[in-house]
Amino acid sequence: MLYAVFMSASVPPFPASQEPVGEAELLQLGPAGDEPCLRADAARNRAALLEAASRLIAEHGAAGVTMEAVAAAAKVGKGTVFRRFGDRTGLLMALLDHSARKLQADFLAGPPPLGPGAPPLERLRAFGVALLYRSAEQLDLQLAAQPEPTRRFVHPSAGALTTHVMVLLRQIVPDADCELLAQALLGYLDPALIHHLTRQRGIPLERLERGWVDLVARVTNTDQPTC
Amino acid sequence: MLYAVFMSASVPPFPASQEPVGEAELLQLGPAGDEPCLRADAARNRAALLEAASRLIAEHGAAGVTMEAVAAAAKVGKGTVFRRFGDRTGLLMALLDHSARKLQADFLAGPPPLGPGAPPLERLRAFGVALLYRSAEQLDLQLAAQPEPTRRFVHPSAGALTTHVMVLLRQIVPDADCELLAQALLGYLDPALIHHLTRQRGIPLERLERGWVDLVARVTNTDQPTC
DNA sequence: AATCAAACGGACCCCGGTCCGGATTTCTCA
DNA sequence: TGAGAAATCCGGACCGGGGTCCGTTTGATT
Repeated sequence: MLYAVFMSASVPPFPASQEPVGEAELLQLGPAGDEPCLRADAARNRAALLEAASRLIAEHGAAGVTMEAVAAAAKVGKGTVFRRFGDRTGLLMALLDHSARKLQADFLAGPPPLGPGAPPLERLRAFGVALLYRSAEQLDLQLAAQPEPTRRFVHPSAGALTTHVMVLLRQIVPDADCELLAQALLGYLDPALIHHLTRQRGIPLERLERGWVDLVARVTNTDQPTC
Repeated sequence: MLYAVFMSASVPPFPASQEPVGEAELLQLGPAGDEPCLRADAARNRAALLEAASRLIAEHGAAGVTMEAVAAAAKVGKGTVFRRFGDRTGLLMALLDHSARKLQADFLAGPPPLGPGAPPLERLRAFGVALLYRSAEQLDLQLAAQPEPTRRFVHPSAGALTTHVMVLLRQIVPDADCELLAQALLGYLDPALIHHLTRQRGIPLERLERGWVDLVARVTNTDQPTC
Protein backbone atom coordinates (compact mmCIF):
# COMPACT_ATOMS: atom_id res chain seq x y z
CA MET A 1 0.00 0.00 0.00
CA LEU A 2 1.67 3.12 -1.21
CA TYR A 3 -0.59 5.79 0.13
CA ALA A 4 -2.37 6.31 3.37
CA VAL A 5 -5.72 7.16 2.04
CA PHE A 6 -9.05 8.60 2.63
CA MET A 7 -11.89 9.26 0.31
CA SER A 8 -13.33 12.69 0.03
CA ALA A 9 -15.80 13.33 -2.75
CA SER A 10 -18.94 15.24 -1.98
CA VAL A 11 -22.06 13.90 -3.62
CA PRO A 12 -22.33 10.15 -3.29
CA PRO A 13 -23.48 8.76 -6.61
CA PHE A 14 -24.44 5.53 -4.97
CA PRO A 15 -27.26 5.74 -2.47
CA ALA A 16 -25.98 4.80 0.95
CA SER A 17 -22.44 3.79 0.26
CA GLN A 18 -19.46 6.08 -0.24
CA GLU A 19 -17.42 7.20 2.68
CA PRO A 20 -19.09 9.94 4.68
CA VAL A 21 -17.49 13.33 4.41
CA GLY A 22 -20.30 15.79 4.27
CA GLU A 23 -19.77 16.86 7.83
CA ALA A 24 -16.11 17.69 7.28
CA GLU A 25 -15.22 20.68 9.36
CA LEU A 26 -13.95 23.72 7.59
CA LEU A 27 -10.55 23.14 9.03
CA GLN A 28 -10.71 19.45 9.68
CA LEU A 29 -10.54 17.08 6.79
CA GLY A 30 -13.09 14.41 7.62
CA PRO A 31 -12.57 11.48 10.01
CA ALA A 32 -9.09 10.99 11.30
CA GLY A 33 -7.66 7.54 10.66
CA ASP A 34 -6.91 6.03 7.33
CA GLU A 35 -9.63 3.45 7.20
CA PRO A 36 -13.12 4.48 8.15
CA CYS A 37 -15.33 1.65 9.28
CA LEU A 38 -15.86 -0.36 6.14
CA ARG A 39 -16.77 -3.94 5.71
CA ALA A 40 -13.72 -6.14 5.61
CA ASP A 41 -13.91 -6.90 1.90
CA ALA A 42 -14.59 -3.28 1.06
CA ALA A 43 -11.54 -2.11 2.95
CA ARG A 44 -9.39 -4.72 1.31
CA ASN A 45 -10.61 -3.74 -2.11
CA ARG A 46 -10.04 -0.07 -1.49
CA ALA A 47 -6.46 -0.66 -0.52
CA ALA A 48 -5.93 -2.83 -3.56
CA LEU A 49 -7.47 -0.19 -5.80
CA LEU A 50 -5.30 2.60 -4.49
CA GLU A 51 -2.21 0.54 -4.80
CA ALA A 52 -3.14 -0.44 -8.33
CA ALA A 53 -3.84 3.16 -9.22
CA SER A 54 -0.55 4.46 -7.92
CA ARG A 55 1.28 1.68 -9.72
CA LEU A 56 -0.47 2.55 -12.95
CA ILE A 57 0.48 6.18 -12.50
CA ALA A 58 4.09 5.27 -11.97
CA GLU A 59 4.07 3.14 -15.09
CA HIS A 60 1.97 5.04 -17.57
CA GLY A 61 1.52 8.50 -16.10
CA ALA A 62 -1.67 9.93 -14.77
CA ALA A 63 -3.29 9.72 -18.18
CA GLY A 64 -2.99 5.95 -18.14
CA VAL A 65 -5.15 5.65 -15.06
CA THR A 66 -8.34 4.47 -16.62
CA MET A 67 -11.06 3.26 -14.32
CA GLU A 68 -11.27 -0.06 -16.06
CA ALA A 69 -7.54 -0.54 -15.92
CA VAL A 70 -7.45 0.20 -12.22
CA ALA A 71 -10.31 -2.18 -11.60
CA ALA A 72 -8.63 -4.90 -13.61
CA ALA A 73 -5.25 -4.36 -11.98
CA ALA A 74 -6.88 -4.65 -8.58
CA LYS A 75 -8.82 -7.67 -9.77
CA VAL A 76 -12.08 -6.07 -8.95
CA GLY A 77 -15.20 -5.07 -10.85
CA LYS A 78 -15.51 -1.65 -12.37
CA GLY A 79 -18.56 -0.83 -10.33
CA THR A 80 -16.56 -1.29 -7.17
CA VAL A 81 -14.20 1.49 -8.12
CA PHE A 82 -17.04 3.92 -8.66
CA ARG A 83 -18.84 2.86 -5.53
CA ARG A 84 -15.76 3.52 -3.45
CA PHE A 85 -14.50 6.72 -5.01
CA GLY A 86 -17.51 8.20 -6.71
CA ASP A 87 -15.71 9.12 -9.89
CA ARG A 88 -12.30 9.39 -11.44
CA THR A 89 -11.57 12.64 -9.71
CA GLY A 90 -12.43 11.05 -6.39
CA LEU A 91 -9.93 8.29 -6.97
CA LEU A 92 -7.18 10.70 -7.90
CA MET A 93 -8.03 12.92 -4.95
CA ALA A 94 -7.75 9.94 -2.67
CA LEU A 95 -4.24 9.44 -3.93
CA LEU A 96 -3.44 13.02 -3.01
CA ASP A 97 -5.13 12.81 0.31
CA HIS A 98 -2.10 11.75 2.23
CA SER A 99 -0.04 14.77 1.33
CA ALA A 100 -3.06 17.04 1.68
CA ARG A 101 -3.50 15.91 5.26
CA LYS A 102 0.15 16.28 5.98
CA LEU A 103 0.23 19.83 4.73
CA GLN A 104 -2.85 20.65 6.68
CA ALA A 105 -1.45 19.15 9.85
CA ASP A 106 1.71 21.13 9.29
CA PHE A 107 0.06 24.50 9.09
CA LEU A 108 -2.56 23.77 11.71
CA ALA A 109 -0.37 22.30 14.39
CA GLY A 110 3.17 21.94 13.10
CA PRO A 111 6.25 23.94 14.04
CA PRO A 112 6.69 27.56 12.93
CA PRO A 113 6.93 29.27 10.59
CA LEU A 114 4.20 27.17 9.00
CA GLY A 115 2.37 26.31 12.19
CA PRO A 116 1.14 28.49 15.03
CA GLY A 117 3.78 30.38 16.91
CA ALA A 118 5.13 32.53 14.14
CA PRO A 119 3.52 35.86 13.28
CA PRO A 120 0.67 35.55 10.76
CA LEU A 121 2.53 37.25 7.98
CA GLU A 122 5.39 34.81 8.18
CA ARG A 123 2.98 31.93 8.34
CA LEU A 124 1.25 33.15 5.23
CA ARG A 125 4.51 33.40 3.36
CA ALA A 126 5.55 29.94 4.47
CA PHE A 127 2.16 28.55 3.57
CA GLY A 128 2.38 29.69 -0.01
CA VAL A 129 5.87 28.42 -0.44
CA ALA A 130 4.93 25.06 0.99
CA LEU A 131 1.89 24.76 -1.22
CA LEU A 132 3.92 25.84 -4.21
CA TYR A 133 6.51 23.16 -3.78
CA ARG A 134 4.02 20.49 -2.92
CA SER A 135 2.05 21.22 -6.07
CA ALA A 136 5.17 21.30 -8.14
CA GLU A 137 6.17 17.87 -6.91
CA GLN A 138 2.90 16.18 -7.74
CA LEU A 139 1.99 18.38 -10.61
CA ASP A 140 0.81 15.68 -12.97
CA LEU A 141 -1.41 14.10 -10.40
CA GLN A 142 -2.70 17.46 -9.24
CA LEU A 143 -3.69 18.37 -12.77
CA ALA A 144 -5.30 15.04 -13.47
CA ALA A 145 -7.24 15.26 -10.23
CA GLN A 146 -8.64 18.67 -11.09
CA PRO A 147 -12.43 18.35 -11.02
CA GLU A 148 -14.69 20.11 -13.45
CA PRO A 149 -14.74 23.88 -12.93
CA THR A 150 -17.97 23.97 -10.97
CA ARG A 151 -16.56 21.68 -8.30
CA ARG A 152 -13.11 23.15 -8.03
CA PHE A 153 -13.83 25.04 -4.85
CA VAL A 154 -16.29 22.81 -3.07
CA HIS A 155 -13.89 20.08 -2.13
CA PRO A 156 -13.14 20.04 1.61
CA SER A 157 -9.43 20.15 0.99
CA ALA A 158 -9.76 23.34 -1.06
CA GLY A 159 -12.03 24.82 1.55
CA ALA A 160 -9.49 24.14 4.25
CA LEU A 161 -6.82 26.03 2.36
CA THR A 162 -9.13 28.97 1.78
CA THR A 163 -10.16 29.15 5.38
CA HIS A 164 -6.62 29.03 6.61
CA VAL A 165 -5.49 31.85 4.37
CA MET A 166 -8.55 33.81 5.38
CA VAL A 167 -7.83 33.38 9.06
CA LEU A 168 -4.28 34.53 8.62
CA LEU A 169 -5.32 37.50 6.51
CA ARG A 170 -7.79 38.65 9.09
CA GLN A 171 -4.99 38.94 11.58
CA ILE A 172 -2.84 40.92 9.19
CA VAL A 173 -5.33 43.18 7.43
CA PRO A 174 -8.48 43.11 9.56
CA ASP A 175 -10.19 45.83 7.56
CA ALA A 176 -9.99 44.16 4.18
CA ASP A 177 -12.43 41.80 2.50
CA CYS A 178 -10.37 38.82 3.49
CA GLU A 179 -12.58 36.27 1.84
CA LEU A 180 -11.95 37.72 -1.57
CA LEU A 181 -8.35 38.48 -0.85
CA ALA A 182 -7.79 34.89 0.17
CA GLN A 183 -9.21 33.67 -3.12
CA ALA A 184 -7.01 36.05 -5.03
CA LEU A 185 -3.94 34.79 -3.23
CA LEU A 186 -4.87 31.17 -3.68
CA GLY A 187 -5.40 31.72 -7.37
CA TYR A 188 -1.70 32.32 -7.65
CA LEU A 189 -1.06 28.85 -6.24
CA ASP A 190 -3.42 27.03 -8.56
CA PRO A 191 -1.77 23.89 -9.97
CA ALA A 192 -2.89 24.74 -13.49
CA LEU A 193 -1.18 28.11 -13.25
CA ILE A 194 1.95 26.61 -11.78
CA HIS A 195 2.00 24.12 -14.60
CA HIS A 196 1.65 26.81 -17.20
CA LEU A 197 4.30 29.07 -15.75
CA THR A 198 6.90 26.41 -15.04
CA ARG A 199 6.37 23.89 -17.81
CA GLN A 200 4.96 25.96 -20.62
CA ARG A 201 6.72 29.26 -20.02
CA GLY A 202 9.82 27.86 -18.43
CA ILE A 203 9.75 30.03 -15.36
CA PRO A 204 11.80 28.52 -12.54
CA LEU A 205 10.14 27.71 -9.28
CA GLU A 206 12.37 30.13 -7.40
CA ARG A 207 10.92 32.99 -9.35
CA LEU A 208 7.41 31.85 -8.54
CA GLU A 209 8.45 31.73 -4.92
CA ARG A 210 9.76 35.30 -5.01
CA GLY A 211 6.56 36.20 -6.80
CA TRP A 212 4.52 34.80 -3.94
CA VAL A 213 6.45 36.64 -1.29
CA ASP A 214 6.12 39.83 -3.26
CA LEU A 215 2.43 39.28 -3.85
CA VAL A 216 1.82 38.74 -0.16
CA ALA A 217 3.73 41.87 0.68
CA ARG A 218 1.70 43.92 -1.77
CA VAL A 219 -1.64 42.51 -0.79
CA THR A 220 -0.98 43.02 2.90
CA ASN A 221 0.77 46.33 2.47
CA THR A 222 3.82 45.15 4.32
CA ASP A 223 7.50 45.17 3.52
CA GLN A 224 9.41 42.35 1.94
CA PRO A 225 11.10 40.15 4.52
CA THR A 226 14.68 41.11 5.19
CA CYS A 227 16.58 38.17 3.83
CA MET B 1 -26.58 33.34 -37.76
CA LEU B 2 -26.44 34.37 -34.16
CA TYR B 3 -22.75 34.85 -33.63
CA ALA B 4 -20.02 36.36 -35.67
CA VAL B 5 -17.52 33.67 -35.34
CA PHE B 6 -13.99 32.58 -35.66
CA MET B 7 -12.32 29.39 -34.76
CA SER B 8 -9.40 29.41 -32.44
CA ALA B 9 -8.22 26.06 -31.14
CA SER B 10 -4.52 25.39 -31.14
CA VAL B 11 -3.58 21.91 -32.24
CA PRO B 12 -5.41 20.84 -35.37
CA PRO B 13 -6.52 17.27 -34.87
CA PHE B 14 -7.09 16.87 -38.57
CA PRO B 15 -3.98 17.13 -40.72
CA ALA B 16 -4.27 20.15 -42.90
CA SER B 17 -7.73 21.40 -42.14
CA GLN B 18 -8.81 23.53 -39.18
CA GLU B 19 -8.68 27.24 -39.39
CA PRO B 20 -5.18 28.61 -39.04
CA VAL B 21 -4.47 30.49 -35.86
CA GLY B 22 -0.97 29.57 -34.88
CA GLU B 23 0.37 32.91 -35.96
CA ALA B 24 -2.06 34.85 -33.83
CA GLU B 25 -0.33 37.92 -32.50
CA LEU B 26 -0.06 38.32 -28.78
CA LEU B 27 -2.47 41.17 -28.90
CA GLN B 28 -4.28 40.38 -32.09
CA LEU B 29 -6.74 37.55 -32.13
CA GLY B 30 -6.13 35.82 -35.42
CA PRO B 31 -7.36 36.95 -38.85
CA ALA B 32 -9.76 39.80 -38.89
CA GLY B 33 -13.04 39.07 -40.66
CA ASP B 34 -15.58 36.56 -39.62
CA GLU B 35 -15.06 34.01 -42.32
CA PRO B 36 -11.56 32.92 -43.15
CA CYS B 37 -11.11 31.53 -46.62
CA LEU B 38 -13.06 28.32 -46.52
CA ARG B 39 -14.63 26.40 -49.27
CA ALA B 40 -18.22 27.44 -49.85
CA ASP B 41 -19.76 24.33 -48.38
CA ALA B 42 -17.45 24.43 -45.39
CA ALA B 43 -18.36 28.00 -44.60
CA ARG B 44 -22.03 27.24 -44.92
CA ASN B 45 -21.71 24.26 -42.61
CA ARG B 46 -19.79 26.20 -40.03
CA ALA B 47 -22.46 28.86 -39.86
CA ALA B 48 -25.14 26.21 -39.59
CA LEU B 49 -23.26 24.46 -36.82
CA LEU B 50 -22.79 27.59 -34.77
CA GLU B 51 -26.38 28.53 -35.15
CA ALA B 52 -27.47 25.05 -34.16
CA ALA B 53 -25.17 25.10 -31.17
CA SER B 54 -26.41 28.41 -29.87
CA ARG B 55 -29.98 27.28 -30.34
CA LEU B 56 -29.30 24.12 -28.38
CA ILE B 57 -27.73 26.16 -25.61
CA ALA B 58 -30.75 28.39 -25.44
CA GLU B 59 -33.04 25.40 -25.25
CA HIS B 60 -31.23 22.89 -23.08
CA GLY B 61 -28.41 24.80 -21.48
CA ALA B 62 -24.75 24.36 -22.20
CA ALA B 63 -24.83 20.80 -20.93
CA GLY B 64 -27.24 19.87 -23.70
CA VAL B 65 -24.75 20.77 -26.38
CA THR B 66 -23.64 17.36 -27.43
CA MET B 67 -21.53 17.09 -30.52
CA GLU B 68 -23.88 14.60 -32.07
CA ALA B 69 -26.88 16.77 -31.33
CA VAL B 70 -25.24 19.81 -32.86
CA ALA B 71 -24.29 17.83 -35.92
CA ALA B 72 -27.79 16.48 -36.29
CA ALA B 73 -29.41 19.86 -35.74
CA ALA B 74 -27.20 21.34 -38.42
CA LYS B 75 -27.91 18.34 -40.66
CA VAL B 76 -24.27 17.53 -40.95
CA GLY B 77 -22.05 14.59 -40.12
CA LYS B 78 -20.38 14.36 -36.75
CA GLY B 79 -16.94 14.30 -38.30
CA THR B 80 -17.60 17.69 -39.82
CA VAL B 81 -18.07 19.27 -36.42
CA PHE B 82 -14.77 17.93 -35.21
CA ARG B 83 -12.97 18.89 -38.40
CA ARG B 84 -14.14 22.45 -38.07
CA PHE B 85 -13.77 23.03 -34.36
CA GLY B 86 -11.29 20.45 -33.23
CA ASP B 87 -13.18 19.47 -30.15
CA ARG B 88 -16.07 20.41 -27.96
CA THR B 89 -14.12 23.14 -26.28
CA GLY B 90 -13.28 24.59 -29.66
CA LEU B 91 -16.93 24.78 -30.59
CA LEU B 92 -17.88 26.47 -27.35
CA MET B 93 -14.97 28.87 -27.64
CA ALA B 94 -16.13 29.78 -31.10
CA LEU B 95 -19.46 30.77 -29.61
CA LEU B 96 -17.66 33.06 -27.19
CA ASP B 97 -15.39 34.46 -29.82
CA HIS B 98 -17.64 37.34 -30.71
CA SER B 99 -17.70 38.84 -27.26
CA ALA B 100 -14.04 38.06 -26.76
CA ARG B 101 -13.18 40.12 -29.81
CA LYS B 102 -15.43 42.90 -28.75
CA LEU B 103 -13.85 43.15 -25.34
CA GLN B 104 -10.44 43.07 -26.88
CA ALA B 105 -11.29 45.78 -29.35
CA ASP B 106 -12.66 47.83 -26.50
CA PHE B 107 -9.55 47.78 -24.41
CA LEU B 108 -7.17 47.99 -27.33
CA ALA B 109 -8.75 50.81 -29.24
CA GLY B 110 -12.00 51.80 -27.59
CA PRO B 111 -12.81 54.92 -25.62
CA PRO B 112 -11.41 55.51 -22.13
CA PRO B 113 -11.37 54.43 -19.42
CA LEU B 114 -11.08 50.99 -20.99
CA GLY B 115 -9.18 52.02 -24.06
CA PRO B 116 -6.05 54.11 -24.48
CA GLY B 117 -6.28 57.69 -23.26
CA ALA B 118 -6.95 57.05 -19.62
CA PRO B 119 -4.09 56.53 -17.16
CA PRO B 120 -3.01 52.90 -16.92
CA LEU B 121 -4.30 52.45 -13.43
CA GLU B 122 -7.78 53.48 -14.40
CA ARG B 123 -7.64 51.28 -17.45
CA LEU B 124 -6.66 48.33 -15.32
CA ARG B 125 -9.55 48.93 -12.99
CA ALA B 126 -11.97 49.27 -15.85
CA PHE B 127 -10.59 46.17 -17.51
CA GLY B 128 -11.25 44.01 -14.50
CA VAL B 129 -14.73 45.31 -14.06
CA ALA B 130 -15.53 44.77 -17.71
CA LEU B 131 -14.19 41.24 -17.67
CA LEU B 132 -16.05 40.54 -14.48
CA TYR B 133 -19.39 41.53 -15.86
CA ARG B 134 -18.82 39.88 -19.18
CA SER B 135 -17.97 36.60 -17.48
CA ALA B 136 -20.93 36.89 -15.19
CA GLU B 137 -23.27 37.32 -18.14
CA GLN B 138 -22.11 34.26 -20.00
CA LEU B 139 -21.12 32.26 -17.00
CA ASP B 140 -22.61 28.96 -18.07
CA LEU B 141 -21.03 29.08 -21.46
CA GLN B 142 -17.73 30.27 -20.03
CA LEU B 143 -17.65 27.34 -17.65
CA ALA B 144 -18.64 24.82 -20.27
CA ALA B 145 -15.98 26.15 -22.61
CA GLN B 146 -13.24 25.76 -20.01
CA PRO B 147 -10.61 23.49 -21.53
CA GLU B 148 -8.71 20.91 -19.57
CA PRO B 149 -6.30 22.49 -17.08
CA THR B 150 -3.20 22.09 -19.22
CA ARG B 151 -4.69 24.18 -22.00
CA ARG B 152 -6.29 26.86 -19.92
CA PHE B 153 -3.60 29.42 -20.59
CA VAL B 154 -2.50 28.59 -24.08
CA HIS B 155 -5.57 29.84 -25.87
CA PRO B 156 -4.88 33.07 -27.80
CA SER B 157 -7.76 34.81 -26.13
CA ALA B 158 -6.35 34.10 -22.68
CA GLY B 159 -2.93 35.19 -23.84
CA ALA B 160 -4.30 38.49 -25.05
CA LEU B 161 -5.80 39.24 -21.66
CA THR B 162 -2.58 38.37 -19.90
CA THR B 163 -0.51 40.52 -22.19
CA HIS B 164 -2.80 43.46 -21.81
CA VAL B 165 -2.74 43.34 -18.03
CA MET B 166 1.01 42.93 -18.16
CA VAL B 167 1.47 45.95 -20.36
CA LEU B 168 -0.64 48.08 -18.07
CA LEU B 169 1.17 46.82 -14.99
CA ARG B 170 4.53 47.67 -16.44
CA GLN B 171 3.44 51.25 -16.71
CA ILE B 172 2.22 51.36 -13.14
CA VAL B 173 4.79 49.28 -11.28
CA PRO B 174 7.78 49.02 -13.59
CA ASP B 175 9.99 47.38 -11.00
CA ALA B 176 7.74 44.47 -10.22
CA ASP B 177 7.61 41.04 -11.83
CA CYS B 178 4.66 42.04 -13.95
CA GLU B 179 4.26 38.70 -15.65
CA LEU B 180 3.52 36.98 -12.38
CA LEU B 181 1.53 39.86 -11.02
CA ALA B 182 -0.64 39.81 -14.12
CA GLN B 183 -1.41 36.14 -13.60
CA ALA B 184 -2.27 36.76 -9.99
CA LEU B 185 -4.69 39.50 -10.94
CA LEU B 186 -6.26 37.47 -13.70
CA GLY B 187 -6.76 34.59 -11.34
CA TYR B 188 -9.26 36.73 -9.52
CA LEU B 189 -11.28 37.05 -12.70
CA ASP B 190 -11.37 33.37 -13.50
CA PRO B 191 -14.89 32.28 -14.49
CA ALA B 192 -14.76 29.27 -12.21
CA LEU B 193 -13.98 31.51 -9.26
CA ILE B 194 -16.67 33.97 -10.19
CA HIS B 195 -19.11 31.12 -10.41
CA HIS B 196 -18.13 29.82 -7.01
CA LEU B 197 -18.29 33.15 -5.28
CA THR B 198 -21.53 34.37 -6.81
CA ARG B 199 -23.53 31.20 -7.28
CA GLN B 200 -22.22 28.92 -4.57
CA ARG B 201 -21.37 31.43 -1.87
CA GLY B 202 -23.97 33.99 -2.81
CA ILE B 203 -21.62 36.94 -2.98
CA PRO B 204 -23.09 39.76 -5.06
CA LEU B 205 -21.24 40.99 -8.10
CA GLU B 206 -20.87 44.45 -6.62
CA ARG B 207 -18.77 43.06 -3.83
CA LEU B 208 -16.58 41.26 -6.31
CA GLU B 209 -16.19 44.52 -8.14
CA ARG B 210 -15.10 46.34 -5.00
CA GLY B 211 -12.80 43.42 -4.34
CA TRP B 212 -11.18 43.92 -7.72
CA VAL B 213 -10.64 47.61 -7.25
CA ASP B 214 -9.18 46.95 -3.82
CA LEU B 215 -6.97 44.17 -5.12
CA VAL B 216 -5.62 46.40 -7.85
CA ALA B 217 -4.91 49.13 -5.35
CA ARG B 218 -3.02 46.77 -3.09
CA VAL B 219 -1.05 45.11 -5.81
CA THR B 220 -0.02 48.41 -7.34
CA ASN B 221 0.50 50.15 -4.03
CA THR B 222 -1.84 52.95 -4.99
CA ASP B 223 -4.81 54.50 -3.29
CA GLN B 224 -8.39 53.56 -3.85
CA PRO B 225 -10.07 55.75 -6.43
CA THR B 226 -11.91 58.70 -4.92
CA CYS B 227 -15.47 57.81 -5.68
C1' DA C 1 -14.10 18.09 -68.42
C1' DA C 2 -10.44 16.60 -65.91
C1' DT C 3 -7.90 16.92 -61.75
C1' DC C 4 -6.97 17.17 -57.00
C1' DA C 5 -7.06 19.12 -52.59
C1' DA C 6 -10.45 19.79 -49.34
C1' DA C 7 -14.62 18.55 -47.06
C1' DC C 8 -17.99 15.06 -45.81
C1' DG C 9 -20.33 11.42 -43.10
C1' DG C 10 -21.17 7.89 -40.19
C1' DA C 11 -19.35 3.55 -38.51
C1' DC C 12 -16.21 2.68 -34.99
C1' DC C 13 -13.49 2.76 -30.56
C1' DC C 14 -12.70 4.06 -25.84
C1' DC C 15 -13.81 5.58 -21.50
C1' DG C 16 -16.54 7.43 -17.69
C1' DG C 17 -20.56 6.47 -15.33
C1' DT C 18 -24.99 3.60 -14.06
C1' DC C 19 -27.74 -0.40 -12.72
C1' DC C 20 -29.34 -4.36 -10.50
C1' DG C 21 -29.34 -9.46 -9.57
C1' DG C 22 -26.67 -12.09 -6.79
C1' DA C 23 -22.90 -13.01 -3.35
C1' DT C 24 -20.70 -11.74 1.43
C1' DT C 25 -20.47 -10.05 5.66
C1' DT C 26 -22.18 -8.65 9.85
C1' DC C 27 -25.76 -8.63 13.22
C1' DT C 28 -29.22 -10.75 16.13
C1' DC C 29 -31.08 -13.96 18.97
C1' DA C 30 -31.56 -18.29 20.55
C1' DT D 1 -22.00 -21.20 18.91
C1' DG D 2 -24.68 -21.24 14.93
C1' DA D 3 -28.48 -20.21 11.84
C1' DG D 4 -31.23 -16.83 9.71
C1' DA D 5 -32.05 -12.09 8.45
C1' DA D 6 -30.61 -7.65 7.12
C1' DA D 7 -27.34 -4.64 5.52
C1' DT D 8 -23.69 -4.00 2.53
C1' DC D 9 -20.96 -4.91 -1.22
C1' DC D 10 -19.70 -6.93 -5.77
C1' DG D 11 -19.34 -7.40 -10.74
C1' DG D 12 -19.89 -6.86 -15.35
C1' DA D 13 -23.38 -5.83 -18.82
C1' DC D 14 -25.01 -1.58 -20.48
C1' DC D 15 -25.40 3.35 -22.06
C1' DG D 16 -24.14 7.79 -23.87
C1' DG D 17 -20.91 10.99 -25.48
C1' DG D 18 -16.25 12.50 -27.14
C1' DG D 19 -13.00 11.72 -30.60
C1' DT D 20 -10.99 9.07 -34.85
C1' DC D 21 -10.72 6.91 -39.43
C1' DC D 22 -11.16 6.35 -44.04
C1' DG D 23 -13.79 5.58 -48.29
C1' DT D 24 -16.60 8.81 -50.83
C1' DT D 25 -18.21 13.34 -52.55
C1' DT D 26 -17.78 18.08 -53.84
C1' DG D 27 -16.09 22.38 -55.15
C1' DA D 28 -12.19 25.19 -57.00
C1' DT D 29 -8.83 25.50 -60.80
C1' DT D 30 -7.00 25.20 -65.46
